Amino acid sequence: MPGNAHNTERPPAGSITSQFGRRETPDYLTGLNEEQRLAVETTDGPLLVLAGAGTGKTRVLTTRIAHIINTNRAWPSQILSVTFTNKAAREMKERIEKLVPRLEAMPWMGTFHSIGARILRQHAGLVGLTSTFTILDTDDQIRLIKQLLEVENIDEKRWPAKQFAGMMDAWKNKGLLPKDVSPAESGGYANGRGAKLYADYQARLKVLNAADFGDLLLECIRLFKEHPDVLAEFHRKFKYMLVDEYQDSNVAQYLWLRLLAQGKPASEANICVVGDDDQSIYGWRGAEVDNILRFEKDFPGAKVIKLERNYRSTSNILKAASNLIAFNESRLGKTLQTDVGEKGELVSVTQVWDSEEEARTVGEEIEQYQRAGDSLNSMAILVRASFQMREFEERFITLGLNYRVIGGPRFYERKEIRDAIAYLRLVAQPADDLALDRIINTPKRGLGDSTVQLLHSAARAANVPLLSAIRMLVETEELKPKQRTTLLSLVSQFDDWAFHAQTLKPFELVERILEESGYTDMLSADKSLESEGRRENLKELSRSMEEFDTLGGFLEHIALVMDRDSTEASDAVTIMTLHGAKGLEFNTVFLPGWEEGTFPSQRSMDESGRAGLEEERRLAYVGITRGRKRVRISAAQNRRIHGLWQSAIPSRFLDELPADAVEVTDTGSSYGGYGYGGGASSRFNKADPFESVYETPGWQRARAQQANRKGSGPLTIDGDLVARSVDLGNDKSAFGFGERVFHLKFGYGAIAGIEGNKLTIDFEKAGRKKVLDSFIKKG
DNA sequence: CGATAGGAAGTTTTT
DNA sequence: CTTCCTATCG
Repeated sequence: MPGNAHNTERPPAGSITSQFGRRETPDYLTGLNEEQRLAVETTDGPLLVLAGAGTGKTRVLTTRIAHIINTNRAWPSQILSVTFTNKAAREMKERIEKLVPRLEAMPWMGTFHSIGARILRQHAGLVGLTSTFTILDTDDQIRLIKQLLEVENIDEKRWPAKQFAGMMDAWKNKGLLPKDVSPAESGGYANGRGAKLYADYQARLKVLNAADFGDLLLECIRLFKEHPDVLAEFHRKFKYMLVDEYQDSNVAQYLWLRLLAQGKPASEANICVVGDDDQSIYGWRGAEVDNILRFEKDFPGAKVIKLERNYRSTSNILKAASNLIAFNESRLGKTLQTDVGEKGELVSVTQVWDSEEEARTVGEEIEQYQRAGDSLNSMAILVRASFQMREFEERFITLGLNYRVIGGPRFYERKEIRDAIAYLRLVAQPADDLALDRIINTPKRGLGDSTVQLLHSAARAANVPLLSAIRMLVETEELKPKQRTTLLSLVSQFDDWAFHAQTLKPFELVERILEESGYTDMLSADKSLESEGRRENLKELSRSMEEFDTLGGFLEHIALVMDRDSTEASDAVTIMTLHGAKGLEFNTVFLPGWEEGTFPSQRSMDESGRAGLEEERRLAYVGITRGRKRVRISAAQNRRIHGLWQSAIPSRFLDELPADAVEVTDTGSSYGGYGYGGGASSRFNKADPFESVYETPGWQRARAQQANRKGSGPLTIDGDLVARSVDLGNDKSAFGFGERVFHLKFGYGAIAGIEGNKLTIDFEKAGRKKVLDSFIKKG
């Protein structure tokens, strides 16, 4: 857990936590403001809490649970509390332990998926699984789909498995079983065979005794619908239900919740949902903000409480965030008010030349703040997409600056870890063909494609799992002697491990397996640089397994709790995505990469248009509101995408920040029509001869110019502003439009645009680039 | 059957 | 610029 999770909500100024206060008011209630307290004490009946960023949402939820327990309204085990991330669930548990003096048991707390898995394992038999079913990750899913495509003779090139996985995911998020998928929806894939493939896939999962992520909810819904007695059991069990981050729930989750809440008339259901429509950032994953809007309809008489008092950020930060989010049309409308007395620093916006300079600047500022006494833990860099992280990492390594990456390449997704886990999965659940596929020839055992094909067809013919098929085949003469011997010993190894799994602790088992399977030897024999790290990772795996007593428990953990709780106590800057940052806060927040295409992300806008853009804007809002004292935004003028240099247009979100809460700086290495005023100037450039022109912030002018340049070859001039700055540049340049030139790195090209000493050139090989004229020779 | 080289393709966010 | 996959050779 990041070290900054302190003091998320502070009591409102002026509140008294006095021991002389009214006796009957428990301590845990006195620190709350009026609305928070109302939200805690309105325990019965449906309740919708609209909580803005930093308004004490988590605090309300945890206090509410504590209140329900402390006032004996329900036993802990009769409370169901659903969160969106494992991190949030963990944090809640910790807080509740503090709030409830003698806690007999924990409420049911976890993500939709982990609770779904828990319910499914209890009643696995009713949905065609056994209680030890495997939870498949995306990687397994893709493998499985590829196998199905092969059987169906569908060209994977033409119809990528990944694409189908995405479609199925969307169906499952909508709560659709194969029979519910309309031809219109499935027709787009493999000439209308989508729905059939989906059905095949589901059938195959049952054979493998496996469920994918979507199934954890979907199969749960099916269970509830087909077995009312089971559902009734849960109705009796759960007296109170709470849902965090409700704006991120999708249709399947909504259906799941509604089924569980149906134990009582809707107007009496003790269900409390907390959410913020402005922080809905998972639309791409099927989240429906409408769920929030629909709540009052579904639960008539629901009370609605708005939390609008922000205890986190200074008023300048809040003003910037509010101004930005106001550009969104579809929102419920809340106004955050600061409870932090001071205006604080202005939100800074900096233009830099490229992402390298961006990383350098951020690095310098971090060191500067650190010298001034700030801890690294109090600072974070929040990026739109993970590819942006690398530049910062590299820079921080050279600086020797401590950093931690959250949500980067996941530990459990590393090859060697997945291999080890595949062995464990197979021991726990012998029908797990995907796991066997993975490790049957890892380490190399001389079992190649042809052998594996043979095994597969035998398994399919007999409709049994691979491992069973192998057991059958080794009794016959169908295999070559060598393979037969190998398989025979492999099977007996697995029998042996399965036997020992009953007595050994999971971490002892994995060490034994790695040793006996030859995996360790394989890594030792590998002299490459990575093998050392791989061995380290495997050691860490076994270390992390020490706390688990059962193999099943461990496998459940890695399938559902993908985040590794890095208990690094050290002081380090956090680098993470904006999505990962939701729910967190930092004194200082850096928001790099505010360029069109990067943020807002081009893909988002292409795929979802307006709605996509609004979601991006909410993401920006989430980013800004993470900052308590200081928010520093930057935009690079050039960015390398797929290895190609592209000039970037500053993000439209910059235009949406209020001028009086923002300070614009320039690192001095930006060139072009507006940069000659020099150095770190503030928003408006005094030395400028065209004062009126420069009443506009730099990025707006840059945007105008670049939008212009996009058109046809040389600059087309259609505005005063652009014309002037172009002319200025043109006068000075030693080059002319269309002139053939040579660049050391990019080769030959023709001049397509000139601004001062910065040239836009269409290179024959490298495409359009912006370069400095000092690097250019006349061709 | 396995290793290696070369080419192609794809890079948002995550339970 | 990466990673993944395929095709080819030993």
